[in-house]
Amino acid sequence: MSAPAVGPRRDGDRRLTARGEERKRQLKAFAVSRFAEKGYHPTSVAELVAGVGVGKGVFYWYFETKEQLFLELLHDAQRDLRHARQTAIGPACAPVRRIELGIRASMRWWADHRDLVNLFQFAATDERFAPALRRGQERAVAETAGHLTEAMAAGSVPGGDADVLAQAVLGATLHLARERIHAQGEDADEVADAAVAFCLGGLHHR
Amino acid sequence: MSAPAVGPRRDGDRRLTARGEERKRQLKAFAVSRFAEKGYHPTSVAELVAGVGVGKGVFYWYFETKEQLFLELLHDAQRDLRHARQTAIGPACAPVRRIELGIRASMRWWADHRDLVNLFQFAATDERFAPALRRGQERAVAETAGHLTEAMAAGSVPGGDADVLAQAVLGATLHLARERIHAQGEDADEVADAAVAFCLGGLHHR
Amino acid sequence: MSAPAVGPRRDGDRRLTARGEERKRQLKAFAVSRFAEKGYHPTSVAELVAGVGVGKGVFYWYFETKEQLFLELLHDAQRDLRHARQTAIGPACAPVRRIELGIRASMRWWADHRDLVNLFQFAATDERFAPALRRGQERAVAETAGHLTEAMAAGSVPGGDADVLAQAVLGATLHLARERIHAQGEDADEVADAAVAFCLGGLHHR
Amino acid sequence: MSAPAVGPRRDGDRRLTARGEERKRQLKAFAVSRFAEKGYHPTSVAELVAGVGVGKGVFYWYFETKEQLFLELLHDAQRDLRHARQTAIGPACAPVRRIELGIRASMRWWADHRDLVNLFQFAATDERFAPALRRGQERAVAETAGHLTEAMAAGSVPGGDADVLAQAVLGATLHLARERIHAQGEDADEVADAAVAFCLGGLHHR
DNA sequence: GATGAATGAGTCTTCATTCAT
DNA sequence: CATGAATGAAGACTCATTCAT
Repeated sequence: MSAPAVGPRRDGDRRLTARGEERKRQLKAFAVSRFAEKGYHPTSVAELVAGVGVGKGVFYWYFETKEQLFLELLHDAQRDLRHARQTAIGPACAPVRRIELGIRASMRWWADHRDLVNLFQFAATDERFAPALRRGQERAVAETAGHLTEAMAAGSVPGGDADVLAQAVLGATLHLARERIHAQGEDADEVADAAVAFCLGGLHHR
Repeated sequence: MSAPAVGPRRDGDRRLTARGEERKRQLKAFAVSRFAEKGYHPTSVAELVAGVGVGKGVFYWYFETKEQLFLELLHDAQRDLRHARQTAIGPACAPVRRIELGIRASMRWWADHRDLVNLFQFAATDERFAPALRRGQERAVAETAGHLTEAMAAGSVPGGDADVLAQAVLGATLHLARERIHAQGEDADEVADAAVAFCLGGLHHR
Repeated sequence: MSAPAVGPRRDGDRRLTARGEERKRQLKAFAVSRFAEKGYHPTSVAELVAGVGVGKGVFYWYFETKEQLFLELLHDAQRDLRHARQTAIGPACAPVRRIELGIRASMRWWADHRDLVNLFQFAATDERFAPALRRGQERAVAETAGHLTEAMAAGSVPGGDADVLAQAVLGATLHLARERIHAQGEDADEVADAAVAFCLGGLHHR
Repeated sequence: MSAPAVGPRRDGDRRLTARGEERKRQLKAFAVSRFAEKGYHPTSVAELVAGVGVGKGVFYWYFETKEQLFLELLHDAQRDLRHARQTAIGPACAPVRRIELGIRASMRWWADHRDLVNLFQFAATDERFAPALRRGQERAVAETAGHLTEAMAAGSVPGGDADVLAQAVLGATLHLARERIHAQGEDADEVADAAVAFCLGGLHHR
């Protein structure tokens, strides 16, 4: 009754040869840049394969659909951002310091991955991608909220709804990254300083 | 010198009959809900006219293209938001108070116009609409920055880059509206309280 | 959640103008001949619209999909055949005579609608169309079986499973139509005579 | 004069190793079931090799094209059916008895090879396969017609067009196999009894 | 022998837009 | 003003077939 899947993407991730792995990476990288520049819908699969210089079939060898490719891009990006943040925060230290490090790491990542930030923004507007995006964001918020809760318990910041505050921090920081770094071309570290000052101020004095 | 105009599109706003105005309003309202729900690209003109129960010709009588319709929606929304904010702030008073009133008014408007917020978000990701969106946002930021500058001059908040701070405020507030009001269904006024507390904290103590 | 249908095929059958009705008829007629000649799958929608000299969109104005077109063709043909048979049998008379008239009418229809017979044959081999075909065939068999049951009750033919016998009659007759009339080009009436003789013999003497 | 052959396709039947034979048998068996279930066109080569768990190259090692595979399937089936019929009829005996044995043997084979019957039916609708199918069917009809001619000469059945009658027998029997055995799941022997009774009745009394 | 990767023409379908009536 | 019909370029996706490794 159900057509047996065919092609390399049978189970979770078909084993690909080195050449295959490379092709897939090429396609993804090009797709990210195109999606960011022209948008998801206006970018056709034909354009993607042409940009990489391969036949149309190649795309469907590596990805089930254009939609799946986008989801994969989304997941990869979220994993990478999470990793960057966690690496930056490193071993335990004061919770407020961890929040600061998180803000700075995120800002740096966003500065370095302007295209992916654009992808996130689009994903938020499409009912097919919004859930995946939200899940990733919830994780990020939960992490920050965790640090905040610790800080509140330790008395270093006044009590409050940790989740709401974490989201305020995320919103302020991401918006600054987009508007000041991407759009205005300002220096990432300076913007990060301002973001940290603003957010920590907001957290400490309410 | 001028031959009698033909067709309604062409100049800014052809004079429309009352019935015409109503039709146009219907189309716009329906388009907003569809664009918000399914996205701009996945929503077809055919769907819009079917939803309003008119023929395709009607659409092209009132709008030059689907793109123009979206731009018109965008402008209307920005004008309306601006108006809501200005009305709420009203006559002169302390600059920090004006900022607070602006935050509350924006939050209320965003809470009441979930669909339009979605439109804004999409507009940011499409190269054809991003410029228009940006212009509107710059105006909003400039207003807040103006109040901030006044506040700094008056010494009620420490000095700093008013533009960056205004954008941090906008980012935090808008993000909270989306995540706490739209997504979580929280009470707009409570979220507004939290946003105001966070932002004023961020502005005062750095 | 469900995209609102668009275009003319909303409910059962959109009201079409005379011109529209004519276009649809053209497309169907051409499709029947192509499907019969080349088969359903090897015939592309592009070929159909080119054959009628219209743009590709026209096809989808009148039919939801290629599959729906085929089903419509199937239903039309079955209705037409049923009508031809019922007209030929006319008012009540001896049940065996009615069976004979049914055989002759079917044979005549099949002789005149070679393409449609081909469609039926293909429909039987595709899981999407077989059910529809079967339903129509069951009706035809049930009619003949009804006459047969009457004949058995009246003692004009020996008893037996009326359904099986009706199907034997259908099978023999249809096969003869295909092989002798369509393939060999024999005269329809002569083949009908042979079919009637064979079938009535088979029904009377067991 | 002849250079050493390269590749296995080319002449009728390259000699295959035991493993090769087995592989080919597997592919054919799987193809039969798929073609029968989903149809020839909707079944892709990719699906076939995936189902057998081999790479695509294997398919083209054993078969020139998908079309050739189908033809091979068709020929095999026709040969097998012919063989079954001839074996069942066995040594000379009364011609009418031979016809009966032929009907029973065919019915049994059809009952046991539902998938292949489906293949036959599809083959009839495709211009590329119909000729091959027809040739096989003509042989079967000719055999039955031969017995019939003998019977007519011996006076055991009234004279008539032996070919037409043989085809009526084939049509009735095959149709019963499909409708009563395959579709309704009736017992093959019972259906065979009914078919024999009907057909012999039809042959004897006209 | 066998495989995974590649090809690219071809398939069905959609959709913004136009226009005769 | 309004409609239904038409257009045709463009889109996502498929698939028989080939071939380097």
